[in-house]
Amino acid sequence: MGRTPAGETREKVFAFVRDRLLAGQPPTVREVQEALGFRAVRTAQQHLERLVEDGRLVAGRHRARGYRLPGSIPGVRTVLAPVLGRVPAGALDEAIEDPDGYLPVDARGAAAGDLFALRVRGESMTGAGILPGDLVIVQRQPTAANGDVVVARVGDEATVKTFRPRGRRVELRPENPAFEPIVLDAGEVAILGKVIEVRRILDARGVTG
Amino acid sequence: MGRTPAGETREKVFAFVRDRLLAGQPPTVREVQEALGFRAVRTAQQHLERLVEDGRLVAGRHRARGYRLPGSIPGVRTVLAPVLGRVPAGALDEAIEDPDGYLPVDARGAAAGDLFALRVRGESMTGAGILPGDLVIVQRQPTAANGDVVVARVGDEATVKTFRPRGRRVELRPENPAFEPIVLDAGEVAILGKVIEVRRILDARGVTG
DNA sequence: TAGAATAACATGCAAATGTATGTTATTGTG
DNA sequence: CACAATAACATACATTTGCATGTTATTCTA
Repeated sequence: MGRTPAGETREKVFAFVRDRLLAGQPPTVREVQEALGFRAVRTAQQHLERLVEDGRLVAGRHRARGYRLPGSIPGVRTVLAPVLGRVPAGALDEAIEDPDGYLPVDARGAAAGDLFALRVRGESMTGAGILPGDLVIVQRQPTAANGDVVVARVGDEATVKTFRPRGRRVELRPENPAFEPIVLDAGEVAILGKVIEVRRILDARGVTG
Repeated sequence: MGRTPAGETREKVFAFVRDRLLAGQPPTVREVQEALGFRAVRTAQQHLERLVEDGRLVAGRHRARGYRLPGSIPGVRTVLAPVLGRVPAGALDEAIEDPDGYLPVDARGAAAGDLFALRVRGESMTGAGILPGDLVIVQRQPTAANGDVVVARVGDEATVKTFRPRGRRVELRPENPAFEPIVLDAGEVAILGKVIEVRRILDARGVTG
């Protein structure tokens, strides 16, 4: 029975499990066994037990594919936010079902279904460092606070602007002097959500999907 | 046996499964049953079968927690990139051991250890939409191509600039007319990596307004 | 170097979980 | 209205999968 140096194999086990968990595909003990080339289930099992002891994994007892990353360690709870190609007139949920891809996002308390992403078109927000082609990650909510960058639907189109309430009316303000603010009755504007993050992918890696 | 209007329940089933999948926690058939309040496993099972028929879900046969969203998800390979508070004179690896936090990144072929993140200081890259406080995600590599945005170490300090080779010398060009390009001998500059993504976190999450 | 800890092996059992069989009531449609 | 489709129920069965028992060899350490 071969034996590798102390701790070396366990790192590989952890890396494998972590990658699978981050990809949303929790592995079984036997999948760990196979991936690492163990001939006994027990070996994989023991490594997993140790990782739990060390606090690097959390086990759900008797639960199929029950290993999790402990929320406390990196403080990161990753969810996949769907990238919407367009925002249709109807309900958002329809667009979410047929996304262009997904982005890993640190949810930080937001429910998985509450997040989506959009690709920015136009230069109306360049003053806020939001360029054409950038991806905005949006938390769905029907209202917003003064100064929030929001995604709003005006008529048939979704637009990214700064939200400024003006009494009974609403100002959607571009952050670019070349563009004019949009002022509408509150009833004419539907707030789809608040932009919580902006991303720009420089490399030719694009959006997974 | 109550019966709900056609298709109504199935939407709820789908929403539940989708949210669980996006959160990285695939549900079992019985978890779907319980969540929707069905008294029979078969009911949840049938809804899932229909969703697969409709192409809205993909099933892994006889696989525990085997339902997936079609297509895109398996392609996403998320890794956690450490956020480095500072870039020390020595090896990067030491700083990576003690990060300020982690960011979920779609690796897209990059090995997990090849990625790290840095918080941008200064306004030298605002012309490229990289603002102070932004996070840059960096792929470690010792060289770069003309025009790449790189993280380079000059003396004791790490800096984000556009990379311009100038024969035997190297120009590190800020994207802001208020700053002067840095031109150095190639030996005086160490390329730490290439910026593949820029992120800006706008808001404390989970709280409306 | 002896003893403890570690890594790995082989195998079996029980709980979790996907899947199938059969039935009843409601809804929608020609 | 008759009939097909749909939604839901009850239950049984087979596979997957977590977990346990017992053993051997290698590495680490006092």
